[in-house]
Amino acid sequence: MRGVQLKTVATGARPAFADTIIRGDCVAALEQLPAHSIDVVFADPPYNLQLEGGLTRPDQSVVDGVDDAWDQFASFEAYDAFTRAWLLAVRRVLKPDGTIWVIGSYHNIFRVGTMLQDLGFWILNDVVWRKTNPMPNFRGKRFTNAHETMIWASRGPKSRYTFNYEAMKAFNDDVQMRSDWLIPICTGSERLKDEAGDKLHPTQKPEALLARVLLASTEPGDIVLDPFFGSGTTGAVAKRLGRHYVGVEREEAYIEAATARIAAIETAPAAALQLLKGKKAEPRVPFGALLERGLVQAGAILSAANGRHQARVRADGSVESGSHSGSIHKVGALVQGLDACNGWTFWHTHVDGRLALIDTLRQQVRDEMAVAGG
Amino acid sequence: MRGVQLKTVATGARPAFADTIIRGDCVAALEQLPAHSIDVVFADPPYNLQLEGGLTRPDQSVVDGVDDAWDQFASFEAYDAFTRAWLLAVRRVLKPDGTIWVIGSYHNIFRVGTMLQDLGFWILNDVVWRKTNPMPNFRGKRFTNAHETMIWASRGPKSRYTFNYEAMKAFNDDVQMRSDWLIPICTGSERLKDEAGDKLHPTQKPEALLARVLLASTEPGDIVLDPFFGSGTTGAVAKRLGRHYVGVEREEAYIEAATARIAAIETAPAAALQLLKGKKAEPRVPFGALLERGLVQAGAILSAANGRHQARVRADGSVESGSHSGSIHKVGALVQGLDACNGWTFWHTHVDGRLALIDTLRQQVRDEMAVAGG
DNA sequence: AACACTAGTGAATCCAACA
DNA sequence: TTGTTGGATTCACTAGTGT
Repeated sequence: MRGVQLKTVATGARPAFADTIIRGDCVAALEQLPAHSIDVVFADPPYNLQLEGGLTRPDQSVVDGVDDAWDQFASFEAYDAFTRAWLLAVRRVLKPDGTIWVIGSYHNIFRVGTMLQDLGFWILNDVVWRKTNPMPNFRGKRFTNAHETMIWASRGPKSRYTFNYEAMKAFNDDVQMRSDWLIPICTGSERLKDEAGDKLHPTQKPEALLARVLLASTEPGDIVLDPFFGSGTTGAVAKRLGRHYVGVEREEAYIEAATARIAAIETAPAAALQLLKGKKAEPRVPFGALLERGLVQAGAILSAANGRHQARVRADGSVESGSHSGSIHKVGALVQGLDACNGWTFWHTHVDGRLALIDTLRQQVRDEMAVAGG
Repeated sequence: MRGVQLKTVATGARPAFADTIIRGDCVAALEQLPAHSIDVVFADPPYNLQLEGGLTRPDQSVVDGVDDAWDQFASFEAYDAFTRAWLLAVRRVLKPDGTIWVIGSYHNIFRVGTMLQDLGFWILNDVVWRKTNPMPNFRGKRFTNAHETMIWASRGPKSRYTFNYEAMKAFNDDVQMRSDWLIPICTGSERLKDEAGDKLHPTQKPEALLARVLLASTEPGDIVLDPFFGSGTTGAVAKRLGRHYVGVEREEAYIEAATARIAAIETAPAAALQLLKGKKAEPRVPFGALLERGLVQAGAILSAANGRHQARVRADGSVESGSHSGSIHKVGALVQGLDACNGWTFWHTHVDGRLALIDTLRQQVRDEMAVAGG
């Protein structure tokens, strides 16, 4: 099901709203999109910072806090109502197997997380963005606020969501990617500036953060929605990685800047966008195929690595061991007294007097199939 | 079995309930305490894990999940009611300038944080406990759940709470203590065992975690309340650091074990507290971090020193060379026909027309990361 | 004594394709 | 929709045993 949609998108038949920025209020704008049309949502909503009075550094210079009108809410109730409204709007356009990311700080993320759960989303992970270079706590009254939190959730408990496990593992030097990511904040040339040379947007996110998000949870050709598009980091990274984006943004100045920013981005070559896939993505080879190709003979004896278990291959591709019979997996489980067993990585054949794992024979078949397939 | 007797700490009069464990339900037990009598609360409430079915490791061994009755709630509403009740009970006994710590995971921490805000608490920080040795994700479906979250809050926005800024800074090699703490889980001899040699309590917290909490937010002689006392880590660390504790616990077995545990603790001389400093290991830098920082581009060609092998970098941090693909290490091994290869000291990039070992790029990143503590 | 090897385990919301 | 089955999937650390 998913693969069909993916191919459609990849061949150019993508919806008209792909790679556009919709100007307007988040909820109203999302009503223009068809239901179940979005693969992944990345949302960076207002944090509802409650700053009272100005903050100064030890040298009395003024800290440029986030005090924009869009970040002001009268109460927690007002913020909850706002959160509920945009999450419901997003939920409508999200595909059943889609996922959503929301980033926030302790000011708002707990309310967002609660609302996500209340609306039926199923939290998959909370991911901590650890900043290499956070703003210090100038007054020495708290711990340096050195991280932000992202919640990653599927639309519901049974969703079959996309997670590029092998790619993340390779990215992380062959150990599983953890839920804490160390990434610098957005500074220097990456940070968009206005005419006066000041930062254009108060909370521009680093492209590295979005890149990891999209590499983990999308495939090339997927459509990513950002309902608080701002300076367009989501769109820029989506384009660079060969994904499509849809942005919603209220302020014209941000839309203009984001449009110019994204126009300057080049999509990486297709070869570089190939995602590392695990064994699950490889074609299934039944054990019987090994018999058909003569790699295993009917009547041959399979052995466990420790020599404790043996089984005889039957002509139909099943095996038997004592009173047990069935697939290589079933018999492997039975002789060990386990609930399950991967027969491919349990049984060995005798080749030239030595034991060889039958999984290596399967790989031979797969290699032959790859050649035949082109 | 109402409590334990401890030596009087030389800070003057202390209430009768100091250094005792109250048996019973959290809310009912707290009614026995006078209002505004507690300096700091540390709470490790049930996480409301919603586990369905069993989970096995790749070797088919069974994962011992938390399925205790105290962690079962009928719904989010039931969990919220529970949370509200114990937070209100705790709020009554907390001093006006006191603070509260609550630890949790993504299953419950968002609901706890929302309730804290709704009841008038003022969040000071959310602190991430990064585990050095978390349980892996056995099925490869999510990111390794490698952290838990603590919320630190004062009783209200105007509280004049205790934060030992200088002590934390000294603890952290003279840079401000950040909101992400790297601490191992509780294992080995620190982990309490039952008669059968199995873990006594399913969720015993490490003493190092509590030590940092108490050193940051209490003064010697303060009274620390733990409404879910369990195996008594809070009491043990409080005693060792010269603080007083009050515990509430329902299960007699835990009370007995905690009592014995605390009795064996000796309060440390102040000078010894410096020993809590931990050494920082050299941070591990995955290959993907070089892409994130733009030191290597997707599509770039890596070469072996002898020029015999080349590989193309993909956006997800994997590389491909002919029919081989995977991490820099795996592909390095495959192209050489070896079992293993250190990709860092094998592959080179082209920088200004010359070959540069990618290991030197790693060192650049490491230098940037040093401040963030790995 | 030092090292090698095996076995065990930790707050976990952990499968997918097919009949 | 439900049940069956093929077969994919782990990191850091401790403790114990054997050489």
